[in-house]
Amino acid sequence: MIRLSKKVEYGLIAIRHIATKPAGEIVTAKEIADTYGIPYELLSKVLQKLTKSGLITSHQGMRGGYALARPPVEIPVSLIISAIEGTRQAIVQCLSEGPQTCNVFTVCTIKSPLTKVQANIERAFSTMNLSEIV
Amino acid sequence: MIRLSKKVEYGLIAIRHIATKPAGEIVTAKEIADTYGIPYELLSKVLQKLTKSGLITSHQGMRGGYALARPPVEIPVSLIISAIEGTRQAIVQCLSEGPQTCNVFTVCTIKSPLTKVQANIERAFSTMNLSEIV
DNA sequence: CAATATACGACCGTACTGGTCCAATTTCAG
DNA sequence: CTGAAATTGGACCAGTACGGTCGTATATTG
Ligand code: SF4
Ligand code: SF4
Repeated sequence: MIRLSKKVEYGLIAIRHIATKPAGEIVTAKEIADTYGIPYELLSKVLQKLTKSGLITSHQGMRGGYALARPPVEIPVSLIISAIEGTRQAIVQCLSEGPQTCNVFTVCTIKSPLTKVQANIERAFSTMNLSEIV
Repeated sequence: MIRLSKKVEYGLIAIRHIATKPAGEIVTAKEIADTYGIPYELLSKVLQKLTKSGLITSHQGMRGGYALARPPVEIPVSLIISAIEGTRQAIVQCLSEGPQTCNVFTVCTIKSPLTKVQANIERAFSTMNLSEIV
């Protein structure tokens, strides 16, 4: 029902790993993949998404890799999730793809309570930052 | 990422619909399907699951249908969800299918914080009962 | 130049999802 | 008793999301 994707989990593990290093230290995707036994190619994609959304910085070429773009306290888990996840960021369709996409919307009687649940979950993820999970 | 299945939504809509009727009144699957424009056959499956888990009672034959098995206050949303959803009831694999099913488990550094999040969500769903969404 | 690293897009098999179809069975109304 | 109305249960199907892989381009550094 309500499951984080593996990509998000890998992203969390990876960015946490980077956060444990001294600030500014560059760590390579291969190192993370080897440390946790997660597929290198898949992890790369995830790290690229995190880079695109500005949570980490990337450095190409030899001696390259990734580093945090900001201090861990300024990186809420919610940002990590939304950076990796495409659509499907909400508990129900109408809240992420828009009301028009659900053809039951006008008569739906549960969207209002579910919206509150959604707000609850969002708050949980946005108040939890990276420094709390290292 | 974190999305309720349509079956769960239909189940919530349906059981809420039943709950709005006078206690003990029998309502047919067709009526619910027509009212909300959700596919009849799919809704039937959902209602059957709810019946199997004892949340509603079914009555076969002509003038048959479904009715609540207990007062709305005694039906937490969490039960509705777990009745309909098979596996995948947790935010991460290791919490629903067991630790062995994830081959990163032993080195995973995020399972502990995520377990707390899971507990949070579970509490949200189990403290919300049917009477609160009618 | 060569080695090492990210960047990016295409691709693939499996599983889940939402939905449909069909046959069986129970129950009641006439 | 018969037939309509309803649940029950299974098989089935198309679309898509998911986890993962591959190949190639590009940048950086020694
Ligand atoms: S409108 Fe109701 S059924 Fe449609 S997506 Fe929102 S909550 Fe789900
Ligand atoms: S062990 Fe870590 S990676 Fe594996 S399912 Fe649990 S949280 Fe996700």
